[in-house]
Amino acid sequence: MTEAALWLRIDLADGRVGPGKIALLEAIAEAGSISAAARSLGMSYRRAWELVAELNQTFSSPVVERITGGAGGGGAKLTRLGEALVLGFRDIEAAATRAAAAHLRRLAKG
Amino acid sequence: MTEAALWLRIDLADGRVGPGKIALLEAIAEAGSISAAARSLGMSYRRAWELVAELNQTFSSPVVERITGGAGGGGAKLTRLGEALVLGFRDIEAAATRAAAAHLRRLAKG
DNA sequence: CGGGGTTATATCCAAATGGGAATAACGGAG
DNA sequence: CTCCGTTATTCCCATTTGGATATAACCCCG
Repeated sequence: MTEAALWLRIDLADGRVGPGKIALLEAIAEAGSISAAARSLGMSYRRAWELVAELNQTFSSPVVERITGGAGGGGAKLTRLGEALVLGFRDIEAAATRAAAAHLRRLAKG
Repeated sequence: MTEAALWLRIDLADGRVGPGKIALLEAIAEAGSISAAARSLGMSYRRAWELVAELNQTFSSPVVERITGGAGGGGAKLTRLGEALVLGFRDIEAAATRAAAAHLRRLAKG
């Protein structure tokens, strides 16, 4: 109880974005493919692919660009919107956590 | 997309508290029983009862006090800790939302 | 033109989720 | 002592969720 953390997700018009999808986006950015990102997160490719599909349909334009076939078989990377989403989410998370810190401590003591 | 809302839950040592459980607590406070609260939320009694059980085990002391049998068959009401939890959560929610508002708008535009 | 690793997609299935219903226990009120 | 509506608890079962697996399609490269 000493440590209480904030867990937040953002409610868009259609779709929600939370820590899970953001972590997946970050993993994709680092790994360069959906499948490698899924492996690194211990997640099935199927699940990761579904999450990416959801994400891409949540926004007016895709957040992940997929390339099928080619050099290394293909890959995936974040669009500029995708990168902005990750940064924006982390910003919001930080601001919210900072603002709630004092309240959280009070709650944890109660 | 024009409006993005924050959806947050608090991660305690064992258990999470989010909008659902808080709404249930508020409904219990107003209705005076778990079953009436469940009905008012369109939730099964079984589910409501489980959520209350989870909540009571999440904290060092109960947040809901149950009375079985008696006057109107029994009932339930929030303990002082329960009331503090509801108020605290709403405080945190408000503070986090306020702090994130500007960031949210920026994200929604992107 | 075949190899390789990825995206894309369908299928099967086990586990988790949660509703619905049934039942017991409870205890103040009449 | 009976009635009543609630808490408490247990089944059964439909739905959802998501892993595992299998394939196809893709396309650059050697």
